[in-house]
Amino acid sequence: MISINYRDSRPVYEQVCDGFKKLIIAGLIKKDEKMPSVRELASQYAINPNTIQRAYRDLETQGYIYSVPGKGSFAVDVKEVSDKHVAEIYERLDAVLADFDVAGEPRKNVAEYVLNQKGDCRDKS
Amino acid sequence: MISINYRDSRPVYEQVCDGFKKLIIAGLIKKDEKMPSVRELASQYAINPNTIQRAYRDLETQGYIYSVPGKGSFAVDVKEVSDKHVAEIYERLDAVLADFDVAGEPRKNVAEYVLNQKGDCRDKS
Amino acid sequence: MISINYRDSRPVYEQVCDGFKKLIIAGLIKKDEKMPSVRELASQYAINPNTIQRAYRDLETQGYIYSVPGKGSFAVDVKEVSDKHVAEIYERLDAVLADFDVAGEPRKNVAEYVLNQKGDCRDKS
Amino acid sequence: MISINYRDSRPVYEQVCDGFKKLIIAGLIKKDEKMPSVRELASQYAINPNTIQRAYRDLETQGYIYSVPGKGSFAVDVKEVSDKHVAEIYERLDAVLADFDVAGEPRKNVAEYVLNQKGDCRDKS
DNA sequence: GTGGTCTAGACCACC
DNA sequence: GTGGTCTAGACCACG
Repeated sequence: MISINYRDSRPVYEQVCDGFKKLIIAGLIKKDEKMPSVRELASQYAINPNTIQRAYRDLETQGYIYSVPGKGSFAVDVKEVSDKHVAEIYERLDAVLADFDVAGEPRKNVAEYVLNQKGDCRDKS
Repeated sequence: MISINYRDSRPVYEQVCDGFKKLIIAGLIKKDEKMPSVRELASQYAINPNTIQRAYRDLETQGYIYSVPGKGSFAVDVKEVSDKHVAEIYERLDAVLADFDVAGEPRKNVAEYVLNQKGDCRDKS
Repeated sequence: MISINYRDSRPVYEQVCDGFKKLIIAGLIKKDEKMPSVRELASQYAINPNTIQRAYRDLETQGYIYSVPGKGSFAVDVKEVSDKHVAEIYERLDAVLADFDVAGEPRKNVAEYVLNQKGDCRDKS
Repeated sequence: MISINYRDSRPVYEQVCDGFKKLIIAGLIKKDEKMPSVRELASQYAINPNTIQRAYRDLETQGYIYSVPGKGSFAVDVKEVSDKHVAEIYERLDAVLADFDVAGEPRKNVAEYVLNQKGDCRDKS
């Protein structure tokens, strides 16, 4: 369901974390649906359970899931985090736009690109 | 001329490197203009000379400067790197757009934001 | 009668235990009144009977209820536990006050807050 | 400088975290002052470096310190976090007050206690 | 079986 | 030397 790339410079726990963020925001994991258990995920992806747990802990800290010791981890309602999530992406957009400005790329070109570029919906990693 | 933020999670050498990239792309450092010497820069910003050296090495590898042994480092013609640089920013934009798609944010909103947002606040840290 | 929050980090048995403590201290469960049976409570709140049992055991250990084998559990006289219970809360208050001191918050402000804050919002979860 | 109690039910990393929070809030660790290194603290208290790092990571997440890889961890300006910290203590006070209300303890008594109780300024743990 | 904590020891990038 | 990541394996409380 999520993809891990060991050659990526980003730490594994962060890739796991972001992967589930997207699944939750996209509604592919529904409210109160049980997440895979730490051990299950660890064996499935051949990742150490501690690394998975780190990802889950971060997801909980950031409000995407809640964990019940002894029962499992569960997704929160997408509505609770959607706004914050989109705001985070806009912040990343800000950084990109600042660099376009420095490079002298006209906003008009960028806006056009935004409207016409089609996402493949598939990571090429 | 460039700004270093020690609290930033990005390594110092990367901040130095990116800082000069922008100066060169923006045309603030002209073609064949001499870059500050490693020692000069190191003492000015109180940064380890090794760190500056690493930044210069990366700048050379990526084609933004060229070194003449015994004379110093010099900026290349902005035209030589501009296209590649802008292309890199578009790649980062692609990643951001992909996340907007997942989050269900309409491209129309994003494009409007691109046209209206004003990025005057360079580095508010 | 009591509220269980699965998202709470506190274990369920502790929430059950505390819930009944408050009911007994508040006088809502009277002296020698029969407590709900373990099975009854378990099915009503969809909680594992073992968990209820654990809560009842703790309540008995701490002197809030007494069990009569074959008949059930019963609340003790509120007077028997009230003082000890209030003393426990004062101990928790001590810890909070110590932290206020460290933070430099004047006792005067805290005392005012105590008098004016209204705690009508029981469990806003 | 801080005290760790292994018999405490609270995890070690949390005790370390809270200990430094208080030192920073109390002004005993000044702005931009270097924190003990992870390894240093670990050997001093005979705690695994990973556990210390967990505490430092939490301190950074909560905004009490900032870490510079390769250089060390440093305290932020106490002014930046003081308000948030006091607000957290007031929240804990709320919980205590709610329990006092349930127990029927008059707010007047509690307020008097707040004004007259003297903290020993010394943990008895 | 579940999440959570902790230890031990390794490796990496950065300075 | 520093912080940071990851693995391996153990133990605990909870359900």
